[in-house]
Formats: sequence, structure tokens, C-alpha cells
Amino acid sequence: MSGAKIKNMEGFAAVSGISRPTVSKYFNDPDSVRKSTRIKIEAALERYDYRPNIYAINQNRRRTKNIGLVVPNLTDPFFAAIARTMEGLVLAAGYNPLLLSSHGGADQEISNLDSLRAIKPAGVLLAPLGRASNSALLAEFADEIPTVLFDANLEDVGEAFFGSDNAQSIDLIVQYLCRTGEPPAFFEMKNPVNPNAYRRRTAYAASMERLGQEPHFIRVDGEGWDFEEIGFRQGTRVIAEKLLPTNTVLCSNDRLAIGLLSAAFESGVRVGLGEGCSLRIAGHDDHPFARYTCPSLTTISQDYGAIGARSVETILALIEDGKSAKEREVTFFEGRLVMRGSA
Amino acid sequence: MSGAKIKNMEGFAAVSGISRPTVSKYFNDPDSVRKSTRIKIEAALERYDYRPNIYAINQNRRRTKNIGLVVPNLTDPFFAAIARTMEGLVLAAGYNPLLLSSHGGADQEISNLDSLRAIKPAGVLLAPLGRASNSALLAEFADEIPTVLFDANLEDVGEAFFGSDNAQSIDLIVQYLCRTGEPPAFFEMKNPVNPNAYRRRTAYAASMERLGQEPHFIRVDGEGWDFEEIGFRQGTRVIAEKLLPTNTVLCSNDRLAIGLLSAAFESGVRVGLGEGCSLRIAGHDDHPFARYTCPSLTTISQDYGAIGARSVETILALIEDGKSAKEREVTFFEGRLVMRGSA
DNA sequence: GAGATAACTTTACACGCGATAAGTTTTTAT
DNA sequence: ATAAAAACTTATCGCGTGTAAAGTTATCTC
Repeated sequence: MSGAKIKNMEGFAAVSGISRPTVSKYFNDPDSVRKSTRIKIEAALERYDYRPNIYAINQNRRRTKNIGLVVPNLTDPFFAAIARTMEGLVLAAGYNPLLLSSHGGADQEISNLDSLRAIKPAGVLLAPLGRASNSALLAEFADEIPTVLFDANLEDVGEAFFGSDNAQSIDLIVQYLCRTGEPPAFFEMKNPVNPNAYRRRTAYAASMERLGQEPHFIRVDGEGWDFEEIGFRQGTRVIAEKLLPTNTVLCSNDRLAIGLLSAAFESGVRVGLGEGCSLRIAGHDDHPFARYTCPSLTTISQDYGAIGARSVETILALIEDGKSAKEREVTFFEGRLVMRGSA
Repeated sequence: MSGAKIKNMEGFAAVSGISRPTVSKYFNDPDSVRKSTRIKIEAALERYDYRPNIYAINQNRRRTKNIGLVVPNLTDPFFAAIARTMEGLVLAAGYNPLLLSSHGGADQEISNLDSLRAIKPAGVLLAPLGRASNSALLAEFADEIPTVLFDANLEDVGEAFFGSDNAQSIDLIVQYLCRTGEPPAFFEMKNPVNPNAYRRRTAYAASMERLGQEPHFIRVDGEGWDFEEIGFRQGTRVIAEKLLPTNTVLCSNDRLAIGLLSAAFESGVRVGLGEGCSLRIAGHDDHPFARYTCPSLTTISQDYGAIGARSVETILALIEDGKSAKEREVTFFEGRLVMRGSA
């Protein structure tokens, strides 16, 4: 990088001694040109500061190299982690990830899709809000642009879905809890925002029945995505009013569990397995902070490595093979029991 | 949205009965056209589905409407929260925010800036990694594109900096801790990644001296951004080896404190102010989870509302007023003491 | 109602690249 | 060595917008 400023590919082609169409070919795939010309071009790249104008490229290409990545809430470390994983995979495949967060709001989710439309992405990886989502508009979007759903499934939206097998994972932890102590009550929100929560509720009931236990639901009030707050406030109330039917509580997700743990602590209830503990609490998701709670949280680890990898693979296949002839693919990955101190 | 698909502004101008250049003017500023023509255009927008091609726009505009937003690590809920705030402000100003995370790596930080260059943003809001940053390259970038730094300051990089007044906030919490119990030792990483950590170290020493107390540093090993893990592991060791000089520990940040709280719990050391507690722990930042730790974490709340607002204001002023004639602006906002159960 | 002015229209070109066609050179295969 | 194939060249068009100049119409001021 020393010579004069290069303003376009024409100029760069001139200084590299190669014609512009060939240079264009090089930038689209360095291996598509002869080795000797690639060397010439790369030598010129060393000496001059030039990069193709991305707007001109995208205006003329049939498909852009952009892949949208929409998560319901980046403030939630779980989604931050999965987004990060997917970002890396998209980059490695030579595409440009565009990360957007819906911040827990359906309006924001729609406006994110509108932003993406403007960018004309080759494909979109979408974790919908769930119940709150405007699924008609999401379906409309997925109809225009190849879309793969993950985390939360919406009936018939997108070309595929990858998520967790809530029936399997809940059964796993219910069995564990029953085996090691009193059967769990299920702590959840009355009106969950997420379809996974509904699946877990049903899975809990089924597991308990299978084990010959009576299911107990602790359904608490609360709106929005501030799960720790809801878990804390309602947990405090539930404990104070002695509404816990057993000494074991399975929370619908880790964030509720974190709030409940905090509530138990402040209420003077000792949680865990040891001497003097009167409550067991378990969660679901293996939240990044679950191992630092006091006590550390027993939970289910979602296989988001697999969810991310398969989602990205699938959207890439859709993009590169053109249309998806086959029917909508729905895959659930198994969760893994993570035993820690809380239950 | 009913009529045929409109493919470009020419076609849209036709159906709205207005010439294309005037329509173009409308899209760049709806108030720049006569009210009667604006009504015609908006009527057409109701009937037809048209939106200007963003690539064609940006290819021809002198400056894009994009503003880059780079944070060191989106997995850290503190940065997720501040990014979210800024995103909203940028959007409200009619600009398009582009959120990128450096994932704690200097290479990624540079490659983020490269991605941004390709997008030709009007301005960039950058929270650098700090010590690990390649500040020569960052400075080069800030030289090309209007850049405002926040959270972590780098000497002479960018047009302005907004962050927290570590001297003030550390003094605040040191005074509080000294007033209410034993003077604190300072728990930190030996080689912190963040310049704020250095400032806090110095501020702690200064505060202690001012109060006539001898400063005690607990400097632990550990690399990277996995602060909870470092706090937990090293905290466990420090407690086991009885290396704590007093019963009060001030951590360089909340994430270390969360790890240390967990270590104390697992080691059977009760933390807090009440009966039977033998350790006080305080943090800094008011991490979103700080109020749900057990016990809840006494800390300093950074005024990231102000940091975000002023950063966005400043970059907008730079963009809209053209050059920055004045000298580099450096502003520190005061922190607020948040008293909770841990100290 | 006349002139001034603001807002429009038409026309034309620029932006930087992808894509394609037709001709030329280089490389590979036989 | 020769033919075929591959890779290059030049030339030209198209993408959808911004922008400017020159002429026309609507609106405002007195």
C-alpha cells in the first residue's frame, strides 16, 4: 500500500496489468484465474490500496453474499452465544453475516425483517420471538427470501427448523430429579412468550405421568423477557406464601431459575443437596451463568453447537442449490443433563 | 400494496405521477417537496410495494446513512445493553446502525473495521478492546472515518471519548466500604485487558492512601475475557490459601466479582453483611445480573445512558457538521453507588 | 394581476461493478 | 508439433440510483 489511491476496478486493473473483467473474476473467486495472473493481481494488492465497492457489487450480482441473522434478544447471553457461533460459521463459508436483535418486541422483529429486505440477503437465519411474533408477516418474508428457523418453531414458516428436543430433555431431568429426591413441581410463566415453554410444560406433565407422579404447576404472572426479575419476584411470593408442593422445583428455563435462586437466598431458604438444604432447583438451557450461581445450577444443556451448525449448513445449501424441492425439515437435537449443586 | 411489482424508481415515479428526480428528492427528505406532491407520492406508496434500492443509493450518495457500532464482546451483557441503547438512538436519528462484536480478539476487531470500511459508514462508534487493540490500525481507521470512542479510551484515537470516571466511582465505593467495615483489598487480573482496569487500580491506591489505609492488591493470573471463570478459579485458590488480607474485597469488575462470589459459596464462606458472614465483596459496573447474585452484589452503576447518548450525539454532530475543528473531547461520567447485600 | 420565486419536469450523465460476446493468446493434451 | 481447451482481451450493455442543467409550471408577494 504505497501508490496513489485507486478509485475503481478499472484503475486497479490498469496498475496490475490485467483486464478489468479478469480482475472482477479474481475477486469473485481467486481460484478461477490462472496462477500467474493471480500473482500479478495479488502483487498489485500489496502495493495499492483497493477494495471493490460493495454497493456496486451487490447492485449487479444476482444474489448478494449477505446472510441475515435475527435473534429475539441479544441481551440474553444464551442468544448472544448462539449468534456468535453462527456468525463464525457464516463467515467461514464466505458469506457476510448481519446480526439483528428483536429486543423482545414483535414490532422490532418485523422492522428487522424490513431492514433485511432492503439488504436483499441471500438467506436468513431466524430465531423468532415465538408467541408474540406476527407469524403471517414472518411467513410472507420467508416466502420471499430463503429462511431457516431455529430455537423457536413456527408452523410452516421457513424452509427448515432446528431446535431442541424438549420432550427428551425434560424427561431426562424429570427422571433425574425423581430418582434423586422428591418429584419436581414445574415453575413457569402463566403466559410464556416462547413456544419452547409450552412444549416443556407438556413434556413435564407427560414425564411425571409416565413415572406415576402427579404433576404440579407453579404458574406465575409476568410479561416480557425480564425472566430473572419475574423469577425473583414471583419466587419470593411463592416461598413466602408456602405454595411449593414439594422440595424440588424444575424451572421452565435457567433465567427463571436464576431469579428463583436469588429469591430463595433472600428468603433464607438454602438451596442444594447438602446438609441444611430444604429446596432443590433445576433449570433448562445451560445459560452461560448457570455455573456461577450459588449454588451452581443443575440444568439441561442445549446442543446449540449442532443447532447452529445445521442451521447454517441448511441455509447455505438452500442458497447454493437454488430452490428447496423437498418438504420442510424439522430437526430436534437432544439435550444433555448437567448436574451441579442446585439439584 | 396491491398493484403490480415496481422494480425501480422510474416505474414508481410513473405510477405516482411525479418525475423520478422529484421522487428521489422525496426519499432523501420528504419535507423537501411540495405538500401536494408528497401526498401523491405517499398515496402511491400505499398502493404499490416499492422501496429504493439501498445499493444503488449508497453507490451514488456522497455519504451513506450507516453508522458502525463496534463493541469488544457482545456475550458480555453489559455491552449488549449499551449496544442496544445506542442502536435505538442511532435509529431514532434516521441512521442505520451496524452492530459488530470483536469477540474479545484484536484480529476480529481489525477485521470488523475492515468490514465497516467496505460499507463506507458515515461514522463509527467504537468501544475498543483496550490493551490488546492494535491502536496504530485503529488510529488509521479513525483518521479515515469519523470515529467516537466509548467505554475504553485509547490515547488520541478518534474524535472524542465518553466513559466512566473511574477515579470518582472507585473513590465512592472505597469510601463506602471503609466507612462500613474493614478497608477493601483490590481483586484484579494481573494483566487486565481493559484500560479501565488500570485506572481502577490507580484510583483504588489513591483512595486508600487518602483515607490513610494501606492498599492491598490481589492480582490473579488469567488471560482473555472469561472473567467469571477467572474470578471463580483464582478466587477458590485465594480463599483456600487464605490470601485475603481483610474481610472485604473490591473487585475490578462485576464479572470477576460474580466468579468470586461463586468461589466463596463453594468454599463455604458466607458473603454479606448479616450474621455469620465473614466476607464482603463489591464489584464495579452494575452488570445486569448483579442484582440476582447470592447475595446480590454491591457495585457501581455506570451511567451508560449518558455515555450512549453523548456518544451518539457527538458522532451525529461530526457527521452533519462535517469536520471537527475543535480538539479531541474526553468526558467521564460519574458512577453511582448501588448498595446491595454483598457489602 | 404582474413579477419573483420556489418547485417541478425533462434530459443527460455519472457511479462502479457484473455480465456477455467475440476475438486473441496461452496452456494443456495428444 | 499440432489441435483443442482454457484463459485472457477488448468492447459494450445494464443495474438503479444521485445529481446537475435547462426549461416549465405552480405559488407567493405586493
